[in-house]
Amino acid sequence: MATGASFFITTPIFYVNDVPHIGHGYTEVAADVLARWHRQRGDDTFLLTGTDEHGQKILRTATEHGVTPKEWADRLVEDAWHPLLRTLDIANDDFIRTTQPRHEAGVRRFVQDLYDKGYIYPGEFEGYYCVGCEEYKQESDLVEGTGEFAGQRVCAIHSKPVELLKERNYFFKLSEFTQPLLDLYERQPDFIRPDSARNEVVQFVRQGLTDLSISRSSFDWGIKLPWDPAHVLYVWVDALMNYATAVGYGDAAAAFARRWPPQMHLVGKDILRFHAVIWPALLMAAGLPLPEHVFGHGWLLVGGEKMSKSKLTGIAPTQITDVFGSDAFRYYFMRAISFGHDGSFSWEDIAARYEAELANGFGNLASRVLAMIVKYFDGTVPEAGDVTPADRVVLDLVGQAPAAADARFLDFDINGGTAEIWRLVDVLNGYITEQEPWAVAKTGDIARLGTILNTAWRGIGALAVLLSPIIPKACATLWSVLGEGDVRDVTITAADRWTERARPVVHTIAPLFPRVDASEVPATPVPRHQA
RNA sequence: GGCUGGGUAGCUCAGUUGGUGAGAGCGCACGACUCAUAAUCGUGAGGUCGAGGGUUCGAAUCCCUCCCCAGCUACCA
Repeated sequence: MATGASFFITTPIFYVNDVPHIGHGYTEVAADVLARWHRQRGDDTFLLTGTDEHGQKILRTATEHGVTPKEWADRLVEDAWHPLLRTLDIANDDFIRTTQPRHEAGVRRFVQDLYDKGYIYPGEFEGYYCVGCEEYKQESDLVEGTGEFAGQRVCAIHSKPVELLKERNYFFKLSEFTQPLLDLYERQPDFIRPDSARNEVVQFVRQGLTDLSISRSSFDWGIKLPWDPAHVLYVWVDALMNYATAVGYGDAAAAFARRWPPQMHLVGKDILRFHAVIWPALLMAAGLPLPEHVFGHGWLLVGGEKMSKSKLTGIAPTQITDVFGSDAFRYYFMRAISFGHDGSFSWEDIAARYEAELANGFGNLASRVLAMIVKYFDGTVPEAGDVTPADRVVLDLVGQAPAAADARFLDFDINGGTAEIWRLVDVLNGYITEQEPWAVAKTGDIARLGTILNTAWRGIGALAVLLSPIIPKACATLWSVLGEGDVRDVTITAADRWTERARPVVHTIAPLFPRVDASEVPATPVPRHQA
């Protein structure tokens, strides 16, 4: 495999200080499903994720814990972020850390290049600095002071006056890219997806961009500027560069040429601006090809509001996988949320879909088909005889589903593609109930019975292939009784021809999605202020 | 305040460029069946498509005004 077109997809790198929640998990799963789909259709696929480890906040928390920032990051990567990927069955091809030499070297080369080309210049950064917070504040972070500070602008957190400080910084000429970016959005309307995200960005850029301060000299936990080691690079520029350094920017020309540019940067809409404005501007300045798409997905809503730790609605991925398993996590968020829109999460909803769709729908379908082949044919898959119109409907759907789903996934329509495949689950359950193979068995019409079960068997095999990117564990289990080898090696766009790898004899298996006791399902948290 | 998106059956949501009596899943009621994880299949009840105007032969779908909800309003990520 891997002889087809390049499909390089990225997720944001995790800020190591964060605590993993289902929002991180959602992004990773979506990227992983798309990557697995492309990989299984033969594309030269590369899924990248990693961690963002520089910056003042990490330096500060590391110091508070009495360790070096690198030790702090090492600990979090091992304890939090690698486990997140394992928990959700993410098959990433690489995991880059911004503290790795390959990254730091590439970043230095990149900024030196921009400096040499005249896109970076020294300037004065002026801002309101809060001594308590030890950082600069935006106008919007300030409030009117009260009491002894009445009439002054004070920090919203410390309620003390801020100081107007000037710092000598290096700036990137972002302002020069206002028009080139608008041209880009115009020329390539699907550069930013979905349209709602694009509208946000276009409106923002139309107001005009100001140059971006890209260095700091007040702390040193970051990548030093090659021409002025007193400054470290602004963490966002540092972080964005991971997409390039991970695939060999400035170091491995052949590898870089193979992967670059990315087909898709998948990000949450909170960081869309960095990816759809600053990042393409940096790439334009460097003369590098731009990514094909930046996709801003929606929020996970709990109780009607963006999930939030401070409102006590934050949920850890393991809370869900401990109860329902990783496949259910993956399926639920891919199926229930219109990709690109915000989506509501509730325990009641995931429990209902788990039972109705995974357990009663797909899992039970596999059970009943295998059970009947075992019961009526001792497990030997029967040949199909004369095909009736009812059989034809099923067989046609099996034949059409791969292309129909493929079209959706190529358009990043994950929930649409999943729904397309799921039609087969529903049709097969209906087909079996209507054909009543158990009644046919009593009549002694073995030929007809064989045709029915052969048809159903073709269907569940196709499902094992098609659903593999979404629910890999269950599909691997099902495939182990149906076919030879690894299901991921069956070309997904030819899933209807899976029978070329079929095993002649099947056996029954434990339920793919065993029922979950309602008492194990937690109550959905309510946003704090609503409680 | 400005910007973006949303307000459609009890719940979660679809509804292409306006056109047969407004849809799906879940939930609920009734019925069929027994291969299967007490699973499956069928039928049915249920909606002033946020409010009010307007354009049109005809609008959930276009225009205007308003109400409500969420998010964003850049150098912490």
